[in-house]
Amino acid sequence: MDTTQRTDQQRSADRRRRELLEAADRVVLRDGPQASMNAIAAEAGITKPILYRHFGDKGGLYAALAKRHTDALLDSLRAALDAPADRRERVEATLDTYLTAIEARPQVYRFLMHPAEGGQPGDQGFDVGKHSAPLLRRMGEELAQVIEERLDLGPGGQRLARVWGHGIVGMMHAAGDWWLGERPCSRAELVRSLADLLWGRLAAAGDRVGGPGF
Amino acid sequence: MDTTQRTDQQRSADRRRRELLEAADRVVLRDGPQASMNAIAAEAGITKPILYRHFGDKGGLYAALAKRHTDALLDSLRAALDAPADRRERVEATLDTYLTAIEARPQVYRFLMHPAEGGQPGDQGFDVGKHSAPLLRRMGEELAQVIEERLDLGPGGQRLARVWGHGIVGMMHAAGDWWLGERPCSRAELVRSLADLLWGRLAAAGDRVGGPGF
DNA sequence: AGACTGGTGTTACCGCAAGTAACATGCGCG
DNA sequence: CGCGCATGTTACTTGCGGTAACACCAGTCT
Repeated sequence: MDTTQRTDQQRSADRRRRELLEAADRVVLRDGPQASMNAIAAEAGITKPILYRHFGDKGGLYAALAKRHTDALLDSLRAALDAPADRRERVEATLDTYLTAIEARPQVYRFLMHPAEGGQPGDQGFDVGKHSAPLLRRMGEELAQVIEERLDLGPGGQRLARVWGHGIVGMMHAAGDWWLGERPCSRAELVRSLADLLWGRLAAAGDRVGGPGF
Repeated sequence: MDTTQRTDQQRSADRRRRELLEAADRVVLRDGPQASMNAIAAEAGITKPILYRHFGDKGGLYAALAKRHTDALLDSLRAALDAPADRRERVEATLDTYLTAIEARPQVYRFLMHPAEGGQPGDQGFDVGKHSAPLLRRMGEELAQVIEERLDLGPGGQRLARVWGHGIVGMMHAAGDWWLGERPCSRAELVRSLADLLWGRLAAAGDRVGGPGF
């Protein structure tokens, strides 16, 4: 009966939601992760309660916002990971894609990685550990799946793939974070160094003169 | 002249400071990173302004608190890294030390890794990127130094060592964070899997049947 | 002794941000 | 027309970081 009506309303609601998210995006891009709800509402040309009606609370808005960027980044990474090239080249392309992304929009990156969620609603502490860095977790799981699908790791390969997925993502993240702050070398060199690490150069390196090696 | 006096005062101030830090420690251990200054002051049996006199602001308190734990953890890691054993054993021991530490006190770990600092003093945004996760940075630099000291990496070895230091620390961190949340395997297995990754098993693994490998 | 200094402690307040009523308004529909 | 119903508002509460302003209690200097 009211199917069309409901659809219309829902459509308009979705449109509003998207507009609000874009406004929030602009504010986050400008102010970083500590953007206030008031600022976002003002940027959207409305007032706070509307935001709360759409997203529940600040965490909801942040989650919706993060999902957009996370999905976009994951798409890029998937593309690099699936390109027709040999393993090493694909690993390097994926690393480069990630680093290029965080380099292009550090504010967004900061928002995704360090949401700085306080959580002072009365007595309820935040769900520690679950909500911390969803992007890292998703990337880790995704990479784990690719590894497990494509590589023959023998018995226990599934668990191994998950460990590696999260480990590699963490390596990429930490190195990228540090690199973004200090810029100690070019992006290409960073990519090559990390790939070398993954390719076992740590184990292959010789000891230095004068003592047992690391 | 007033050397002894100043010393006395300083000593008592230091004692107070330590007491306050211990109280803060207890609160953080109980409430996680979002512990409030009021709660910490109450736990210490005093009121807020004293905390501010001692530590300046919340960031100061957090920094002092983080330094304690960071130093302690780094000492453990250094010990594991310097043990008399071959390279692989030492890497595994270091990984295991880290994982044991975060397993023993996850609240402290959360506090160190995700301080959740907002920074709303007026117009000034937070120093993004510099203050984010000092522990990770310090661990990365430290490991880089060890690598550079002990391994012969040829030309450009210093930059390579720094990249690897931060990358390995990030790998350890992300894998540990994920493992702490999901407990997908034993600690020993995680350690072995990560060491395998560093030892180049990713590059050495064979492709799976039916397509080009990862 | 009495004024001075300096650290310890307090209460009471400001500013700000999250989140929430409670009230207003425009629109389709019987 | 009145009835829902979503959209929007103002005005408020709560809680936190941070800061005066004032009170107390030691030693010190003259």
